[in-house]
Amino acid sequence: MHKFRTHTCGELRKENVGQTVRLSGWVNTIRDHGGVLFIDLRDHYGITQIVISPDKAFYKNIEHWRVETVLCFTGDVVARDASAVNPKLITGGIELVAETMEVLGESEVIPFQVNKEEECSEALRLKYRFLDLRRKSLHDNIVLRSKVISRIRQLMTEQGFLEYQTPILTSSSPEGARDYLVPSRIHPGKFYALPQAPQQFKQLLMVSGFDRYFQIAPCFRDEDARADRSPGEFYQLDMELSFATQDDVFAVNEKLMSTIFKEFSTKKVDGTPFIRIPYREAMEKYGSDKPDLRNPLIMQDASDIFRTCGFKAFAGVVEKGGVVKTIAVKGCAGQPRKFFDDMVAFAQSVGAKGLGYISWVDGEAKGPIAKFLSADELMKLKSLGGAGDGDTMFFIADTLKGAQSIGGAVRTELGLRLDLLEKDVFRFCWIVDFPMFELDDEGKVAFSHNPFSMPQGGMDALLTKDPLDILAYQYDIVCNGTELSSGAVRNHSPETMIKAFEIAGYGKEVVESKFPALYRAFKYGAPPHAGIAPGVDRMVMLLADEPNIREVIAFPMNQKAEDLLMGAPGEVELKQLRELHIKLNLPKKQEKDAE
RNA sequence: GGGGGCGUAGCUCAAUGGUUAGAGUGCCAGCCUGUCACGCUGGAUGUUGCGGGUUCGAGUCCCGUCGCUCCCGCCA
Repeated sequence: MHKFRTHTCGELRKENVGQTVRLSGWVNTIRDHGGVLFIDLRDHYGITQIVISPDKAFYKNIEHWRVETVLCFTGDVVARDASAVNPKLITGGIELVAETMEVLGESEVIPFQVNKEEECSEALRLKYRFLDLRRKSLHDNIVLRSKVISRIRQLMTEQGFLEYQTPILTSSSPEGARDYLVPSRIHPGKFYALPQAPQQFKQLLMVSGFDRYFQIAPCFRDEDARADRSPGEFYQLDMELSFATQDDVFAVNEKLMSTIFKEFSTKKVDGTPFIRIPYREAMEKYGSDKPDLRNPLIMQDASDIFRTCGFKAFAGVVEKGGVVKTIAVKGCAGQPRKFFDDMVAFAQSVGAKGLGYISWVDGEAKGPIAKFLSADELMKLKSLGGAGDGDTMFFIADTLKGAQSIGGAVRTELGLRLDLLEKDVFRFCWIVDFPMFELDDEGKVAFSHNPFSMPQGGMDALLTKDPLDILAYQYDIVCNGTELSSGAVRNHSPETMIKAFEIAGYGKEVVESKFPALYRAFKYGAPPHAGIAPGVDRMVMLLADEPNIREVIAFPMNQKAEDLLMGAPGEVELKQLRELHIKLNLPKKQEKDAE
């Protein structure tokens, strides 16, 4: 007989009755009836009830019968009486009558309960992550993640992709997020950087002739956390295709996303191809480049109606080049006054000076700004928003950028508060035609996204068009308001690359010095190529229906990028620092603390 | 770096500025042969995050600070 087990705790059935078996696992629950002791023994696979008679010799081998102690039982499988069958357990038709027991790993009293999903502070959960990971929901999430990744590899391979590894210790990249740096022992004063993404390597693989690349790639960015952004590291399904157009990338990813989301969820999934929304349209209609299409509300432009109206606050904004955006909401007029006050307060909290609204009740326009508008203006608004009795239109007057961002936030908030979001569905869309350049804070032309993207129209567009009018073959895939991925058709021509950088204010020497590998490679025969990199953690988060990305990561860091289980980041020996030629120059406050 | 929320027993939470800070759960002891979140009886929990202040009196009000979290900035 195997030293630890002949079966798992999720395996035994009626057919096994009469067999002598051995099970090992954690004590999930204990029910002590004096004359008989029931233990639910749990492992990765399930739960099996163990029946223990106190007159057995092993009964005294353990001082405390505690949950989460690891035990090994040997005994006979017995059928339960019909009245004692537990339909909640897959093994509920049988039980194991223990003859012998071995204690494999005793547990102290645990800081929070494993066998129930009671909430507890995340700091405690992270410190005892190994206990948290035993709990069903988190355990299931990690299993789901494994299965999703496995299926992704299969689907990618089926579509002709090969998986390649790229370096973890590489050079710092000049664009993008802050890098994690690793000091070099051999080269005093020099540093490696952990890759923010294998971007340049995957492009180099295309230049190397590998045609279709993918990798479940760790990415490291030293940026602050969000609910959907784990600090430190995260995983991308990184992919790149040679001799491919934007449509080729879309086809691969639509197949992938629809398959994965259908297979690992019971929710409805959009059919392919997914709808495509130009960036400018997304900003106009949804006020966001990652719109949640489950939300039926859209923004419209009412600037022309307010331009000459009697409501000076709005007319003034339009006069100065601003806009008035409106969101029409069906059946909202019946909401109590507090609802509207709360919405105004919300709009102000996201930077609005105010939030106007008009409700139509019994054919009459009501609300704080209605009295400033003529019958004709009201009629035009009503027709614009398709509003009728019982409906409300909200108005935001601001600069174009301001109105879009505030309107986007108001749209989302209205959707949530009024429970307007379509249920049990994954709504996908592509956001396409991102601008190649935009004005930065100082009013200078800068790359708006990836400097390696191919401008639509190529060199010709760079030479002849206003930079701010040039679009890029740059795209995002968005699901339920979550940005899953960003990608682009790459600029693989050294001349076009130099021209693009020139427009952004960088000379040829910048391209040569900052991106030496790509620049050199592109001079020796580069294939046109395109790619994308969906976030694996976010995909699993959506599939697991979790609001927080840490619920799908086995060992996440907290918001301050600390690993409370391992104690990272931590101090190191002075000797290590000396070897790395590093002298600490700590902030004053910390020096005091150290003394 | 900034803003919001939270911080009371191991855990989840309660407690008009007013008696000895409670409940559930967990823990400890006892009882119980069919439970499956077993049940019953009893018991121990505490620097109310920390430091000041106001007050006759502070878990409660004020100031500061620390911790966690959500958001803004940031995330090619």
